[in-house]
Amino acid sequence: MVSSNYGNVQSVPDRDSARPGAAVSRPLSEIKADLFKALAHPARIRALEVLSSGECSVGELQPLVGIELSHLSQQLGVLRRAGLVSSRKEGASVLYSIRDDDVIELLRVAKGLLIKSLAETTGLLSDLRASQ
Amino acid sequence: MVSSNYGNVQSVPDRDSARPGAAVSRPLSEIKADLFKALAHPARIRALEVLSSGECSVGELQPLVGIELSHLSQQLGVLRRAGLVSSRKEGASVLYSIRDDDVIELLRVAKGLLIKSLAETTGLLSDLRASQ
DNA sequence: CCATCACTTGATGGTTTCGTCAAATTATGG
DNA sequence: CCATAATTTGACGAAACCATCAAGTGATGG
Repeated sequence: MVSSNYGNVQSVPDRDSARPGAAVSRPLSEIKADLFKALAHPARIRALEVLSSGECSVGELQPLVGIELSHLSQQLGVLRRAGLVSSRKEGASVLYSIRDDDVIELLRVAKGLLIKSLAETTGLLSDLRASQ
Repeated sequence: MVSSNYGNVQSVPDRDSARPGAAVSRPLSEIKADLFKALAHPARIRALEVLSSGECSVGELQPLVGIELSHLSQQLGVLRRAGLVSSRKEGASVLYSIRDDDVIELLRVAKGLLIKSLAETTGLLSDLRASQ
């Protein structure tokens, strides 16, 4: 890529420009895209869904999310850098939690959209109601 | 990767498994992730934002989204395959439109989350208060 | 027909993300 | 201290994604 300067504003050379709240002058569309990018992985979605019912350590998360531990840690890092979760230490373990309930709301809206969409294209409303 | 079978359900060998409504037995977390993946690009976000104020041809979209035409066409393809937009032909041109208003709602919630997040991390609550 | 406009598709390097493994870090218990 | 448990970090090949260019398709007008 030579120079795809997304948006109108010229950007200051700034590090850490993936965190929301980092760069001030970055096109909003790019910041939004980064948010969605952070959500664009099944394991991260599952982690958030587990966390949406409360704080949880990495070790507790692991069997529920179903990926290897170090991989999980990395994915949690992605979520943390994106500002979606925060972590605190308690003894030897690290507890993760959702940072803002709007994240849960976002997942809820997404699910609604998906369910509507699935219902339209295939005819399996019943399946959806049955599964969750 | 040898066999990361995301989720619990074993999947039937099915083509077209990226479209919502395509595969029946695919873990919901993966389907959600695909939705977010489709949103995870600034140009696609901008395209959706333009389209949220009404149907639009590729040619009209191009200057507003600000990427090369063939690239735009490809990105619109991504949105279409994800079920977020639909397209119809009118004469020589192709008109795209948002498929479901929930998509707009999703963007709205995302924006709210981001604004809150930006306000927290950088200290510009004052800015926000100042601007109205 | 043929040229042209409006897109789409295909091919192709460059970059980013994924998933695995090994090694490093930071408490806790004996 | 030393062992062990709980996470994180680093390195690396494989896969996916991005952005550009060239070529292809399909309707419209002359």
